[in-house]
Amino acid sequence: MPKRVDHEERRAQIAEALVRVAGRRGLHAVGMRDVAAEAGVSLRLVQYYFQTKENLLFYGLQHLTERFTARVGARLAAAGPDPGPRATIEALLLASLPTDEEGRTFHLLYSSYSILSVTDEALAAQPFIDNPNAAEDAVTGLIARAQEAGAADRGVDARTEAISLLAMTATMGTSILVGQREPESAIGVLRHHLDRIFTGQERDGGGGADEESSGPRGGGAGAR
Amino acid sequence: MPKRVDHEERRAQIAEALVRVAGRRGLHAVGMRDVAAEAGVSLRLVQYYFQTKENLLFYGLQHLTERFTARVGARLAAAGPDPGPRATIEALLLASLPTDEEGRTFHLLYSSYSILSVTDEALAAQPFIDNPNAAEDAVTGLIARAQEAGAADRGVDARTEAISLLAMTATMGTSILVGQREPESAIGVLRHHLDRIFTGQERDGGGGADEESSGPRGGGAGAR
DNA sequence: ATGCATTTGGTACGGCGGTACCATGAAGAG
DNA sequence: CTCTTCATGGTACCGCCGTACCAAATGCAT
Repeated sequence: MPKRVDHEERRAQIAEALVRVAGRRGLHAVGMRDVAAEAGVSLRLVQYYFQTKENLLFYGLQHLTERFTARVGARLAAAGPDPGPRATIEALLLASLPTDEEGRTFHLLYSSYSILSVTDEALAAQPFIDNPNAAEDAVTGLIARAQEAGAADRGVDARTEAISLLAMTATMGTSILVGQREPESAIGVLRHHLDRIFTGQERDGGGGADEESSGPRGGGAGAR
Repeated sequence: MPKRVDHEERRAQIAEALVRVAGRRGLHAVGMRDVAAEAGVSLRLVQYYFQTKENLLFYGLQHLTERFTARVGARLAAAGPDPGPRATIEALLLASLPTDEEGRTFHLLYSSYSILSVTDEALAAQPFIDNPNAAEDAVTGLIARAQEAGAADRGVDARTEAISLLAMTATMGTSILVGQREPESAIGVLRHHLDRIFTGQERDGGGGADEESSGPRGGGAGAR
């Protein structure tokens, strides 16, 4: 036989190509031939490893999730060892914003898959629907822990705030994507709410990050 | 000539069909033949009134906007004559949630168009991008007015809260669409934030708002 | 009535996209 | 060495979709 190949690795490579081309031209516009060309393989190969386009899309979503998880992990690691609840939440939220090319792709494709799943029950049945729930639970737990430690306002409802933070992040991400809002504006809004939820007492030593209290609408009245 | 027909009316009828079928099968899956069948006309007719599919989609978006505006207006009217800022905002937000079939269609299609506009510059150039900005300005103004009247906490930044409310509404709408969240949950979160922003009192609060109330903050004066 | 512009219908064409089929090269097993 | 099995390539088929073309019915002006 020819050089025995690791199928999983091959699939990942092709899925990567799918993510790239879909991030550029949009998920709706991507075809199997595009993916094959982007991956530098023949159309037949894509068929060989994923029998159908549906399978390819499923795998692409799963791959996307893994990559995003890694992205959040990297941001967390960059926030130092054992970051507090606030830093953890902030890392998660900021990693979800399309502030760089990778984030742009993530947000665009996640949103695309979400919208598709509304009218495509095969996609809706995919277990990626649990992901938002997991994030919500995680943030809720982090806020609750901070409350118990006295680092967060005990007067707020942890789950409500978790839902709110994640929801705001998602929509503002789309706003950034369509060019309606600047990333700094979105970050400002999120930090504002984090400041509201978390009382000042917490680590987050001299990172030297600039802080602005509330500066929505980054550029101001500009263009258009 | 054959019975002189009102082109605008015809276009609206066909656009209505587009909205219906797209609301069912998804915007990505709709074809000109589907629209024609749904409208009960021939494919040629759709071509006649909209030369290209692109035109049809543009018109469909515009039509959608008009219908949504009417929906909000109806909700406002149902809220009684001269509703206060909070009732106005609440009507706008709740009208945006997919709590009924009409709302479901609105939210699904708006989201679809938004995502499409990220990778389709022809759509992005369409003036529907101004709509979110208009809503943001409107809500900001309403909050600021309430603040001046003493009906809203002067300690919050009007624009930041407006952005937050609208952003939360949009994402939670999608969550409802995919079956992840119940409408009551979304409404509860929104009401929670409205309660936070709007004090129970109206103008000339005797006891005044408790907690920090920094200096007077003019209407929507953004820092920065 | 004649004619002409408007409205509508049916259908064909070109292209593209997903899937299926056939073929071939490359190793490991015997 | 041969045979089998995996991996890969090329290509053809079928269907759908947007668009274009041909043609007919219709009603107002002359």
